[in-house]
Amino acid sequence: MTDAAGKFQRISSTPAYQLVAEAIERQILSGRIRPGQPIGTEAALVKQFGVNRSTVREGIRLLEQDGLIRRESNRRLSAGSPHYERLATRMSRALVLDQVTFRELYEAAMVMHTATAEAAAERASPEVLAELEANLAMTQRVADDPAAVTELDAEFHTLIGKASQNRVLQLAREPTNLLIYPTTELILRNVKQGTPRLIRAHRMILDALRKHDPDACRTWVRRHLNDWRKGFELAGKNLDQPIEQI
Amino acid sequence: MTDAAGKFQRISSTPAYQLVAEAIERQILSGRIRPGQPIGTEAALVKQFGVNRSTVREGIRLLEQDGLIRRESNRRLSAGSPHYERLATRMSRALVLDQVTFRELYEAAMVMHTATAEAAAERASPEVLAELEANLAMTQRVADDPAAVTELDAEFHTLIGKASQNRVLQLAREPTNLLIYPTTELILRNVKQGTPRLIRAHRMILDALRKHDPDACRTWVRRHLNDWRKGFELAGKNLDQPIEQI
DNA sequence: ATAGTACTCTTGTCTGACAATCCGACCGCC
DNA sequence: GGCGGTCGGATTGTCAGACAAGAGTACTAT
Repeated sequence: MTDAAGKFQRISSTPAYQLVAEAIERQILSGRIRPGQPIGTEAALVKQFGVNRSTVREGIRLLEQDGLIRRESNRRLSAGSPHYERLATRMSRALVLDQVTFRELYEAAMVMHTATAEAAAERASPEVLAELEANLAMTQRVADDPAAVTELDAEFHTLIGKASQNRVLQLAREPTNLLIYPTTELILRNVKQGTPRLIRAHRMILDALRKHDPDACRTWVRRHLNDWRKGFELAGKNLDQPIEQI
Repeated sequence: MTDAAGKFQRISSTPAYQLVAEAIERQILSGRIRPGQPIGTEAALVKQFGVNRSTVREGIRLLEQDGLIRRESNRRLSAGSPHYERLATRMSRALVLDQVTFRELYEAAMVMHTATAEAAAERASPEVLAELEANLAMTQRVADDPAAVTELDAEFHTLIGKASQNRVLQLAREPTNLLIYPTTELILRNVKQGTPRLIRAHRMILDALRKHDPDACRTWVRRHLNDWRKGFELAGKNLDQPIEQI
């Protein structure tokens, strides 16, 4: 690096298909094209950009994967706002590939879930509370089916995220939700007390939300997650091993 | 929906380029192709999948955007594990499109940054501490250049994430980092005390990390973020307005 | 008014081609 | 032997053009 000639910028010519993608992306992000609004047909884009259709198509594929562009039922292209679920699956995929351990997941979940629950205690709307109540009732009804309980558990926590009315927290939390999900079923199958304790925790959390009591909410979410961790250990797993493929 | 015949699954033939992408994706996610390992040439993929090169290329574009496939300098394709930065930009983009407010961002940042800092206080390695020290020294040196200070501020917080040794928290936090970034410069330009207060906060946080004192760490991160919010209001902005395009 | 039909538009896929560039091999020179 | 220069093959980026399947649309016959 002492070389006086070592100060050139890395040379890189961007391929045309990327330029096409970036151009469309700018239009959408800047709001000139609103979500749901149709993008022109491929032929139209060919004319506008002055490149071949193959090139346009490759550019479109890039955006399609981001969810910035959607195909309507008619297969016509339209702008679409990328929503959390899509991103969450990719985030959790990245975490799995990175061989994140359960301990990291547990620590992060503890932080974000308690914070979300506290926020929810302050702001939960009657509608969300009703949804949570329905979820809990359903959970009690299918208590002897671990798979069903697991799914409802995940929904319960997503509903708390909704109740918090903080979308940043929701998005940050969603991948942990997805990663916790598969282990919950394992635990419920192997740990006898699992389901009743889960239902009791949900009950207490919901009560605390109703009373707008952040402290109680926090306490029970902590217990709920501690149960999850203990159940995980009881099932014979090691906290420091990487989480597996979902 | 009372129609007895309404129980069929939605028919949907997946385009070939998606099938190609999924096939390659499975290979990578299952670990049969390790990150860094080269994918075959386009011609080879054409032979393997029995489709046209255009189709293969469209499939490749899908994965390229995910970071599952990278182009080496030679332009040859190789598997690559998607890393956080790429995801973080997309997450923050989604939040912007969703017109998330500053209040949501602030609340979420407060939760995640304090938690990360606490974890970092417990686990910060000498190497990261040295990096933080270097960052701080550089910040003092360029104190009269808001743009440079802003960039170093973002790096400082990313380094704390690294020090926490919790990759789940890191990923969850990164988008808020990206969104805070552009407003920081605005604040530093408009609020005279901004830079000295920022440097002082970084100094105190770093000291607390060195002493492995989570409480002090938490306190100073809180103050730092409070400064950010106040500066934001002093700059004449409203906390309940949606964050803007980055 | 409704069912059926023909026409057009659009996408998904294919064929074939060419320029630019990168890589490796080869060659001549010191 | 080491070095720089040249050549050919391999690979990607881009293009032109084509066709089938499917969706939408307008028109017609009943």
